[in-house]
Amino acid sequence: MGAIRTTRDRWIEEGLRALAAGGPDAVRVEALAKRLGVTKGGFYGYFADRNALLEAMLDTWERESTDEVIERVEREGGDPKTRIERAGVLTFSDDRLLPIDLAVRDWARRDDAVAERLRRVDNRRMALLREMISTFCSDPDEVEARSLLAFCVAIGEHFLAADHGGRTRTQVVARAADLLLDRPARALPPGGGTGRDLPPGGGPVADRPAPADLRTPPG
Amino acid sequence: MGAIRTTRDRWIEEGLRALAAGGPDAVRVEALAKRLGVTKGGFYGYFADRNALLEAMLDTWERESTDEVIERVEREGGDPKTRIERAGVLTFSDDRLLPIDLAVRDWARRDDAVAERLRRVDNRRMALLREMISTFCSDPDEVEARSLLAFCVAIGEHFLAADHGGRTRTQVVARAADLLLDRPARALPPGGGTGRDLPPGGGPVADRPAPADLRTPPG
DNA sequence: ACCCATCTATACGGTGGCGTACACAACTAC
DNA sequence: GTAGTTGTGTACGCCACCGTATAGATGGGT
Repeated sequence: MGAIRTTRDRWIEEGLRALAAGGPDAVRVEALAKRLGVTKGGFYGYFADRNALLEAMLDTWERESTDEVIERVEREGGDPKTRIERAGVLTFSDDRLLPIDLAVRDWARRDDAVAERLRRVDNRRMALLREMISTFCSDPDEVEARSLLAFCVAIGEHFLAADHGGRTRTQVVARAADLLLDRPARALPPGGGTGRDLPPGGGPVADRPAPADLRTPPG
Repeated sequence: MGAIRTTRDRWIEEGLRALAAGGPDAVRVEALAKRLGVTKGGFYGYFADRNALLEAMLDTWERESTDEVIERVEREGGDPKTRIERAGVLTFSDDRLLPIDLAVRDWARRDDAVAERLRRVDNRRMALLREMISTFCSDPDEVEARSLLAFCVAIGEHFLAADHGGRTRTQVVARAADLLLDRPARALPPGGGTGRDLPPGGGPVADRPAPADLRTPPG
C-alpha cells in the first residue's frame, strides 16, 4: 500500500476509483483530470488514448487481485488452512478491490477481452476454494458444486436487494457458509461472527460493509 | 407476449433492449430512434425527458418481473410445487427478462431508487424460494440460508467466469441445486438435466444460454 | 372537401467528451 | 547561462447526445 509513485499510476488509480463508482462509462479523461487537479494535457503523454488507460487499469486490477494477494498470503505464512482463509478475506472483503471487482464483472458481460481477464482471475480464486473445501469433502463433483456456491454467494450477495425477515444479511451469509463448509449451525444472536452486523434497517445493496463470508469460526 | 401495442410501448421495449445490452448509459434517445426507424422528434410527446423513459422502463420491468410471472403461474395451475418451479423458470430462465434483470442489478448499486425497486422484486422472489425450501426444511434460519444460496447462484452464476475442470457450468449448477434441495446427487454424464449443455470450450460469461437451475429432475 | 388532433421530420442551440496542436514552465546537463 | 527534455496548460475541431421549436404529414370525423 505504498504511496502513489508515478503520475501515470495516479491516472490509473483514479480511473479505477471511477470504474468502481460508476462503471467503465464513468472513466472519462477530463473528469479524472479534474479530480487529479490537473488538465488532460498530460494524459496523452502516458496513454495513447482512453482505451489504453482502461487496459492499464485492467492490468493493475488483475495483478493486484491475484499475484499481490497470493504474495501477501505467502509472506505472512501460517498453516495451509489459515492461508486459504486469508486469501478469501483479502479477495472478497477488501474495501478497495471489491467494488472494482463488481464493476469488472458487469463490464465483462459486454466486453470479451474483459471477460477473458476475469476468467483468469476467477480460475485462480476457484482453485483456492477447491483446495479449502477438499479438506473435508472427498467427492470432486461436490467440491466443485460447493465451491461454485461459495463463490456465487460471495459475489451475488452484493447484487441482491432482498430482506431476510428480521435477520441481517451478515447472519444469513454466515449460516450459508456453515452449510457449505459442513459446520454445525451457530446461534444467531451473537451476530454474524465478526460483530460487523448490518443496522436493523437493512438498506439496499449499496454501501454495505463487506461480509465475513467463508471464514471459519473463532473457535 | 402480445404484439407491441402503442408507439410509447415500442420506445420502452427498445429501451429495455438497450439497457440489457449496454446498461443504463446505453439508453440513448437518438440511438433508440434509429433502431425504431424513426427520428427522436416524437419521443418527447410520450416522455418528458430521457429520465421519464428510464422510469417507465423500470415500471414495465417491475410489473413483468412480478405480477405477470405470478399471473401466468396461477393461470396455468398445477400443484404448489409445480407452480413454484414454474415461477423460478419464468424468472431466471427467460431469455428476455434475465439480461434486463442483470443490468438492473448493476444499476441498483449506483442508484437508490433503482435499488428500492429491486428490493421489492427480490423480496417477492425470495418469498417463493422460502416457500419451496420450507417443504423439506423445518429450521427457518436454514430455510433463509438455503434460499439466499439458491438466489445467489441463480444470479451470481452470470457474473462468474471460472471454468470447472471439464465439467460444464450447467452440470455444476445442477449439482449445487441438488445440494440445496437435499436431493440425491445425479450422475453427471446425462448432462445438466435439460440437454442445454455448454460447448466444450466453455466460453466467457457473455452469451451463455440460461441454465435450468432449481428445477427438479425429470423423474 | 374540410378541419382538427396527433404524430413525425427537420433544424437549431447547448453541453460534454475525445484527441491534437502548440506554447510555456520546470528541471537537468553541460 | 544555454540548450534539451519532460510535463503541463490552453485552445481548437470534431462528434454524440439532449431538449426545443416548428413545419409538415397523416388519419378520423362531419
